[in-house]
Amino acid sequence: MTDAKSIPKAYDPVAVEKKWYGWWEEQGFFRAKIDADKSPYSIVLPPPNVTGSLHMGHALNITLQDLITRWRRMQGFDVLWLPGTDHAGIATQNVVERRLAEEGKKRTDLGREQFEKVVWEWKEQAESSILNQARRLGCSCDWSRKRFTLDEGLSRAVREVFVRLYQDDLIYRGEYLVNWCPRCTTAISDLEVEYQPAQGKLWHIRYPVEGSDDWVVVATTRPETMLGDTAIAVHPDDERYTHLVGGTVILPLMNRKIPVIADKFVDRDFGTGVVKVTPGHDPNDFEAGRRHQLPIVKVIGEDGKMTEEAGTYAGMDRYQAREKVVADLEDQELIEQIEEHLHNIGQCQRCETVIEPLVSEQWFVKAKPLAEVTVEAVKAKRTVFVPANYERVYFEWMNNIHDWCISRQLWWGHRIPAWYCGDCHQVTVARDAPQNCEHCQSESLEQETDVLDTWFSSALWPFSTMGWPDQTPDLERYYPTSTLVTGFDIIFFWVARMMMMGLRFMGDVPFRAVHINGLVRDEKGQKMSKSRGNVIDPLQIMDEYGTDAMRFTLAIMAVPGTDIPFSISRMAGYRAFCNKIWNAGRCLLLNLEDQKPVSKEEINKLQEGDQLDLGERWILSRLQKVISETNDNLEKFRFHEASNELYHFFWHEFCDWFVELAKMNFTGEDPEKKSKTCQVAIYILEENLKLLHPFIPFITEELWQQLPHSGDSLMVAPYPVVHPEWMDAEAEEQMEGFQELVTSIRTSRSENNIDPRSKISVQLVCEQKSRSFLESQCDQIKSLAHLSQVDLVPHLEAEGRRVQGVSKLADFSLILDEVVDVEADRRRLIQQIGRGEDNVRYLQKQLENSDFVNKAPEQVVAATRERHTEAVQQLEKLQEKLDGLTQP
RNA sequence: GCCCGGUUAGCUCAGUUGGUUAGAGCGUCUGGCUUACAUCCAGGAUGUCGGGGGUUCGAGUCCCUCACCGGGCACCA
Repeated sequence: MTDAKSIPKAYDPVAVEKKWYGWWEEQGFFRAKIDADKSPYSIVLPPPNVTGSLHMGHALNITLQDLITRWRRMQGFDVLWLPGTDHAGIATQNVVERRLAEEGKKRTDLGREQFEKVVWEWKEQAESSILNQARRLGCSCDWSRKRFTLDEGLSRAVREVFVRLYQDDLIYRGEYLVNWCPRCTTAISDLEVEYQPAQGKLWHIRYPVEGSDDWVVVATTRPETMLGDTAIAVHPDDERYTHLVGGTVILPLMNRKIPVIADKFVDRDFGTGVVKVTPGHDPNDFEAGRRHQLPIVKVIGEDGKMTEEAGTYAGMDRYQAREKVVADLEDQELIEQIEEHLHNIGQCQRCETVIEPLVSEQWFVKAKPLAEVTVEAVKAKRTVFVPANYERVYFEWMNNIHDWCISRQLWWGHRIPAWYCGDCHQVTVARDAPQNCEHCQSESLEQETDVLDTWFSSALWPFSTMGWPDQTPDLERYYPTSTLVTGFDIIFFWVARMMMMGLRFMGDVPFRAVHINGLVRDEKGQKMSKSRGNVIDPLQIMDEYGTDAMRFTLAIMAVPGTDIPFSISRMAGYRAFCNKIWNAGRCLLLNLEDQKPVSKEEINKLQEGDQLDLGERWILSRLQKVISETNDNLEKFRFHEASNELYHFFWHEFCDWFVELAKMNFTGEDPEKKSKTCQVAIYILEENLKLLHPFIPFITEELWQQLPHSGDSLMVAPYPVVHPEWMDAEAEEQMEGFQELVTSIRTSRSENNIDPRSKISVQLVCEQKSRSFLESQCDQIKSLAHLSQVDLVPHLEAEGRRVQGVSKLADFSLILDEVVDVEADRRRLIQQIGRGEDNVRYLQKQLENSDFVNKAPEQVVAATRERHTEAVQQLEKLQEKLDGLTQP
């Protein structure tokens, strides 16, 4: 036990936070232990990439998961929070390549094997760095189960899934038009292409019609691709061009004869209504080409340069070729017009290079059959989205899903388990390296050099991490997971694919709930970015303000479905909250004498023995409401409401009223009262610490350890539950009256500029029915309103040196030594009367409305009546007071 | 073009099934170092809840419509 007197006045988060994490971990509190007596609760951490360090997005995501897991653990669930990292294919390869470039090296200089070794080295250090940063957040995940998407077990799962999907005809290989990044030199999926608006040009080019002097004008934004045109197309119903359909035009520059086809994909209103068809470099044209059996001419290569097929342009960069093509066309007077044209350009998500659609041999997952079942599952509420509106987004995407290009021409990732036969050239797909070709038994096999899209392995995360394809106890126990907490930006990349794979291979959804957290923005709501210079580093602010303050800020701002405008000044406010908690603890510890743990039974005894003061009954009652709402809000992922309520309860109810009242007994003469109040105070404090622990684990544990607990951790204390027998409507109502009276007296003092230091006396008058209650509270009023004396009188004396006021419970009169300016009083009374009149008028109008009286629910009408009566009484009292003032 | 958010106090935002005359934090103003806390205490001020229409006894909350600001998807020859 710490000596209370030695507790510092200001809370020092850095000193405190260092202490607990290691201890919790050593004690094994983070570790999931399968316990049949408990219900399982599981979460898998969205594995951070091994590319960089912790950012605010991680901080939010991890904080929310930690909050949930700590809460569930305290509630008595058998909790598994499984951590790990993602190899992040392209992203990591790019990072390492950039580092090599700094040394003037390329990956090809090293060779595949050596390069992979270098990436593994990088991975080891990047992983430990980011996971240590996660630890600083207080992240209570089970490190003994940490996984990596490229580790042995997960790689086995990947191969298993690949083979099974291949056998089930859900994976195929073929030549298709894919998005190609010429810088990363790999194919990427549709999702990895990001579109940026760009100002371009629309060139109108004349294509001579064969066998006539006429020409037809084609509009294009990419003239260089014309070299690969294998047709031009018009809309079948477009009468302007009907005569051309079936005919031939001459492709300028190449002097190739190409047909004119009719196809509904042509938009008659765009450009000239005639479109050049380049099946090799445009997705629409590729489809049209298939429909019309057009040949494919590939004029741009995988390095972004023109191919041999481009004739004299071969070897030029694609943009250089564009200029040359335009210049050549102009020379031949084949450019009819050049328009400015705003359009969207697809860029590589990872390197922002403009992607090039080109035809290439790749591996694909047939997505539709996999997607359909997941839509059913979400419709059946086997998985719910929070907030629910993301379900629509999910359906929309799933219902329009395209096949997923899963092969990447990279070195970092899971190498595709397919082998090509050198003899029969067929493919053998297998879990482990085969000895012979399954088609011709040849031994001349070579493995596919492509790796899988990084999302292929993360799609398996919820079950591959638990040991699948083996039937492990973890899998049995913790799958499906309870909740997934993740960002909206990876709903398609990750959530959707986990749903597909989970249902396919586990026969059940991977998670029961998906909680979508928002984006952490800067204070003004702008996206954080290096170029804006508004990036907040969580590590730095944790140093400065404390992890708890940062966590609390994130939690209280985490409104489901909205982004978080993270505010440093707000966080400073929550640091102050932590300090407040600290000092409340300090206050109680300084007053404790005989420290013993306080049980519920002891409080019960006091309660039953009628030994509790009003404030004590009240705080116990309020606590029940707070417990119930906190649990309820957490259940619904309403972190902001839960934290807001705890903040208010702790500061503005527990500290401002209960502790202030408790001080009277602490400093009073009665040792029994003191010890009783201590017990209640400690009990309430501890309940608060428990309630707050999932949000702010460090400071709560620190205070808990200073209280008598024989070394038990708060982390494993049971989360508070409601004791309905302590709900006390009478105490709450009485307390409300008490608070209003105290506040009114304080307001009067303040408005009359009465020095807060001077102790004055006050007279009170109230109705007979409240008299005994008020009598019992005189000392408390005296203390909280800073008075020297409180007298209950039959009538207030009307003399000059008075400041008068009213509250529901009692009217009061401050007795002053000097004559005060009654104008302040008058002003306030007039203001109050004004409000009172509005109030009465409003209520009266409602009650006079027969529709309201007849149609509104009875209790609403009754409540309105009651309020009306009260309002009228209050108004009369105020009026009386004002009259009293005018006639001295 | 389709879809989803948002528009509430000077700022940033809460406000679950419609029911007291709308709340918080920060900021601001007044006054206080009252021995837990100046990272504090007490008190004050501030809103036509984006515009318009509708449903209802009753709308910040439901419906329609318009405007503006975000975001997503599709198209973009």
